[in-house]
Amino acid sequence: MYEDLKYWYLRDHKLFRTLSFGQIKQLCIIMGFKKAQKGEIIYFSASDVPRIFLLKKGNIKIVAVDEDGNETIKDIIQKGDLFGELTLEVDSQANEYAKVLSDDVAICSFLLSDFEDVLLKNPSLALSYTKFVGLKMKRIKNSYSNLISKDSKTRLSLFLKAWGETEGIRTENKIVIENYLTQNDIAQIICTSRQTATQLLNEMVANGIIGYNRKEIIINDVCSF
Amino acid sequence: MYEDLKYWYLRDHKLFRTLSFGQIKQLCIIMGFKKAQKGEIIYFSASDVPRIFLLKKGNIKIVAVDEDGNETIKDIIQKGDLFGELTLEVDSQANEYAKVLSDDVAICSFLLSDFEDVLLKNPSLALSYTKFVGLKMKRIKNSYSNLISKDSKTRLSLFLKAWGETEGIRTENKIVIENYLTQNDIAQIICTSRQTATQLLNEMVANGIIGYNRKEIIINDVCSF
DNA sequence: AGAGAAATGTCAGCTACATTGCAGTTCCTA
DNA sequence: TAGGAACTGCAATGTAGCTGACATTTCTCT
Repeated sequence: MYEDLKYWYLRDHKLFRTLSFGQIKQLCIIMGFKKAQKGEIIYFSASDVPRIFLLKKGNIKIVAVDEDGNETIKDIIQKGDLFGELTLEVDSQANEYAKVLSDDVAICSFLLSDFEDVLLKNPSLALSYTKFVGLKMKRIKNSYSNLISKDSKTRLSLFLKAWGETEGIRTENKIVIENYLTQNDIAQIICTSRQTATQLLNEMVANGIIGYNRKEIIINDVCSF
Repeated sequence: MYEDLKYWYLRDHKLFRTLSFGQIKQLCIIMGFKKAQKGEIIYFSASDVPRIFLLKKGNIKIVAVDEDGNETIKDIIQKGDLFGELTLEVDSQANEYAKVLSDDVAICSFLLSDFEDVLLKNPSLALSYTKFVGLKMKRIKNSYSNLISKDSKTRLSLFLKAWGETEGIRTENKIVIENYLTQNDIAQIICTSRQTATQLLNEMVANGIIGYNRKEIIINDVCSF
């Protein structure tokens, strides 16, 4: 792939916008590229060398497998998000992989060690990156406290609202979301059983709050949400 | 207070160990100092200028108040821990304060803006700091997944185990922990009601797994824990 | 087109835990 | 050293949401 294209892939990301042309060049040299199809599984933890990934196109979910073999969704990664060893520290215990949700995805990556070098040479990038990790932490803390204090119905509403804000397309008073998640996925994200999620979704449809099918979710009244 | 003493307060912390004498000097100049007694409340979010704090002595809990006035424990800070605007970003919504748990505490602090300057001049510190924030994030993620998958009994066990490991004094096959938390505090930390926590603790005492009173908690059999 | 695999819908029964309410203890402080 | 506040202990009752079992619909792949 052309250096120029790589350049723009990084340049797009707000994290790297502070960098000069030369600095981005440096990152580009160490950047890898990959495409994958729906359903494909990308192993990244403990697989080979630690990397940081940038999702250029599509959606993936990060799934963790515990000792009993149960799968839990850790994160949903959208276009433009970073994932992988974001903490700059490998943890050997974490048994995680990424599964492609959308039809096809494009992923860039660089080695953790290379990225560290760049950070050392660019203190302002290092600072932005720290804030970026901090932001991630705040998001996690937030969903954590939702989990404690809100019931499953509220959690579903909050999730749909957040999803609509990041990815939904707004028309008039409605938000249309491309639905690449199954009800089981949604259930795992809001930490409830599949059955409960199904029930709550149907309830919301019956109440006219949302429209739902396998392709898209429509939030009807944005204001009341 | 003497510059020398300040120097050692920072020098003790592993985060700052990579810094040269001169660099630590720089941080010392901007460092404030404070003492407080049991029960005292230290406001830090939204109070005045954003700061980062270092707890030198004692224990505090970070408490958040939501819109309904309910208090929830966000974190327990132990000697040597950092707290405050760790993400280097002020969030105005967060309504948090710190309450002193131990008899007395000593707290150092520096302004967020000053700390950013130091980070910009010391890329390797910036890198360590990012890893430090990342570690915090991992801990949060971990308790998050405990909350989902484990029942309250297991959560209590895990909490006591972790507490014993960080602060307990090991003698023979037992671990003695200085108990500065009420049952209500413990309940909030493991996200359950006070009654359930009481019940579980008494159950564990009855089974001989732990010894419990208001002053100390003793974990009897380290191995089986 | 048709079989098999996912995904979705529905229901009864159960369980862990919250809630409420009160009584007994320990601690603080005036 | 008494009296109130905070903490701890116990029991009865209520319920959100999980489990499991099954039917139905929709997708996917020869």
